[in-house]
Amino acid sequence: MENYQMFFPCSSTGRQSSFPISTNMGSSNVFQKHLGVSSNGTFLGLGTENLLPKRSAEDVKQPADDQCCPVSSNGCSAGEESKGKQGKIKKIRKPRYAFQTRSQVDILDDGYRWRKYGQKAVKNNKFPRSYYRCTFQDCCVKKQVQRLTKDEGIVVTTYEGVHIHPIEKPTDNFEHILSQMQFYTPF
DNA sequence: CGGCTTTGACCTGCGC
DNA sequence: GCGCAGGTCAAAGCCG
Repeated sequence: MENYQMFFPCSSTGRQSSFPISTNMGSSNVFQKHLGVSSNGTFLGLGTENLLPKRSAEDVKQPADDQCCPVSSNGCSAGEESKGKQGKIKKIRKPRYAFQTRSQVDILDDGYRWRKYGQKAVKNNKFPRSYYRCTFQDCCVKKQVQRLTKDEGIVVTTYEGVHIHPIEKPTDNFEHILSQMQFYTPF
């Protein structure tokens, strides 16, 4: 896996970050909804991951407009419904957005409430990957948290889906970090 | 007691 | 077809 593209190559010294938000994120709104920056972490990077390419185009035909997030009325994509057990509904995965943050803690406080539902050991990584789901009713946004083997100080947070509700506990630090970030579109 | 974490089992997709 | 790895489920246990 790990086929998402990290637009921010990890740079612990980097003051400036590239940020292709205007095109690849679908909209800046998505960014605002998904940015996972902790109150005690340093934002290092962002990437997007479309898990679709590995499947045939016929399998998961999606209009370009839909690439942002095939969200149904309750915020969940159709693909989530099958749970992979019935096998009738083809799974359409939402695009993922990966963030790198330099942080001592794995759990990044991004203002939303998350419930851990799994943890897996990852190949070639001595740190396990943790799986979280948003606990808000009908909001099925997921995120994965993984620490890099190469640089133990870096935590990669991968978001999947769009929150259908406001942040539950906005943090001043979050706003502060946002205000200090610099963006530009490299394309 | 309710919500959360832990953890082993299970399912699915993919590469060989 | 088989094995591996990723992703999810769900029971059990923990904690406030």
